[in-house]
Amino acid sequence: MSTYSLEELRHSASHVMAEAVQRLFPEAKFAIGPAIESGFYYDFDLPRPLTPEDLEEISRLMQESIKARHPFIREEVLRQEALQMFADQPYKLELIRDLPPEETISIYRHGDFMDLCRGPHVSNTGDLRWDSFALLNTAGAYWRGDEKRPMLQRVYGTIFPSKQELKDYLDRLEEIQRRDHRRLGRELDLFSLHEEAGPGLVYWHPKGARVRTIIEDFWRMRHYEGGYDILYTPHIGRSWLWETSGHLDFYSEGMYAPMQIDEEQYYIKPMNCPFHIMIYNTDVRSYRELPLRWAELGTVYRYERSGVLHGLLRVRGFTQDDAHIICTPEQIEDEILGVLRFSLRLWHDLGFDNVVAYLATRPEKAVGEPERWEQALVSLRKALEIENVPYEVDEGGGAFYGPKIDLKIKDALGREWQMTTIQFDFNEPERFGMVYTGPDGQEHRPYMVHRALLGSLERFFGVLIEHYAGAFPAWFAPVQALVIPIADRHIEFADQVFARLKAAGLRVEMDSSSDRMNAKIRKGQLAKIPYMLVIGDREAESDSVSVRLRTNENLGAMPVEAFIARAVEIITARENYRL
RNA sequence: GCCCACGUAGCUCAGUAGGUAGAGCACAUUCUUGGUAAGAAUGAGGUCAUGGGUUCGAAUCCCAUCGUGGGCUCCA
Repeated sequence: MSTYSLEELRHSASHVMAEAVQRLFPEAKFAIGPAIESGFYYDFDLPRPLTPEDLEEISRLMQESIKARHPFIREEVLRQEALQMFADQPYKLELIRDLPPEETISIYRHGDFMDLCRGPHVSNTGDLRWDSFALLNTAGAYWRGDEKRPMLQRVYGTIFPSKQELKDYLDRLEEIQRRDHRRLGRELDLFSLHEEAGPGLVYWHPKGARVRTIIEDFWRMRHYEGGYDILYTPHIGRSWLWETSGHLDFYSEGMYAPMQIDEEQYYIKPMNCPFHIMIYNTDVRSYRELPLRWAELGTVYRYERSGVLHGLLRVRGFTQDDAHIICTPEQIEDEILGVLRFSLRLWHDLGFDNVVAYLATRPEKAVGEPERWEQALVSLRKALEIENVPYEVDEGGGAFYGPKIDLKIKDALGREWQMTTIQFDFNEPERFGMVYTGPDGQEHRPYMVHRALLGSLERFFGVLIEHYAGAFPAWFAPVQALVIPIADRHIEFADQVFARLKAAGLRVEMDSSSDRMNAKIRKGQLAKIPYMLVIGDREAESDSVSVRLRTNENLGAMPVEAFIARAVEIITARENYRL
């Protein structure tokens, strides 16, 4: 079999799918049908919504087309001809009209189907394998992604060179479902959301909250070590604050309606920065006290459109691990490098070592002097290069108020999640009149950098759950050890063991129910508790526990003290993979 | 917000000619005291998302609302 790129395979499959749809709905209007990272799709304008049965029928027709081995035939046509050929296809006409005048217009035919297409394609439909594609789902999609334009029906599918590769892909989709944080959040009793109490608002259950407090404590410790101070600020602020910051002008659609207190309008905060600036401005500042690094686990509320809410990953109330670094121009390179290192180390400790960066530069419309932008950009770029972080440049992708680096981390399944952002702000220091006195005795405008490393604790927790599939490293597992007495007569010794583990600082639970040992182990396994400690006659006699790991590994009996020593060592080292 | 689908016990789900709801798991009680992933019996538990409508009668049909899920410029 000849070798085609996935792109060719997928794009060809999308044509074959369109052909099938045309046979099913002769009146269908066709929009676009590109190959994408995970497969392909095609957008159609159809007389009625597609059903799952339609997908089956489309699949069947596609198989027919593949078996018929229709050759793909390329033709180049003049613009006028193209306009005539697609006279009854309004979307195609729009595409043709938007093509630059010098562009060669090509069409591809196979069987009875013809499509405007740049190509390339496989040589005939038989180059696709009938058993290696799958239509996955349908969805609504706006023509050209514009919500003011018609909603089309999109069919997603995928195809691979071989059946096995398709199977691997579908297995991976299943694995993603198994790891879904919403599912694990329920199964492991970590968190919940309540429609009746407000969508997009997270309730942390005892076990989820336990993980959170451990990570927060760790975060605070690291921040103090890293030269940060930690702040607490209010949740609401008078409209003056948001007018001054500019949020009411630029961000009001993300903010909740004001509440009136006395005669004044107050807004719940969508960001922490104005509050930190208020603290900065409580005093005259000298260059001698800079840099200031002020961090806060600040809970903010932002309006997100109902259609985009998704478990912990997209919510309306969340806690940012926010910080603002206020420094002099001379300090920014060191500070940026420091933040980047700090962030990479934090990610490493949490078990994420795969990081890529996106550097966003000055957009057309921007505030702040160009020299400042330049200096900021240089510091960002330099830091990435010193730390050897692979990065892509998003030219003009910065916010109007400053350039930034976003870090995306890859999880255990290789998915990228945008978490960290390190962002200059040339807007708010200006608006709030932030100044410091330099060595020259003059007032200067400091640089201010916003940064959130984990991003939001809610979203981070969602990613964390999926990354570890709920099997958290022992150092932040909500329950580290489960004591399992075999029979009631072992409970007394088990109680002792429980108390000793607890005294050693371990988070331990005991299952003294009347379940059989096997059932207790099963429960421990399902709860993904790192250590299960079985206690029967032999252990009670020898002051030992029989250690079973959640990896199904059975370490056998060891003295209680030996287990404690082992566990404490692994936990205090914050090892992410060894149990 | 928009399109489509969905919303039945804590969870996963069954319940199509519309005739006053069912399973498994979980939970409770009792029996069982068992060596590395489910011992057994009994029991409790639902105004079938909410509000309207059609009907003698609605979980089942229609409408609205709320919520959930898959998506919504990887450009011929």
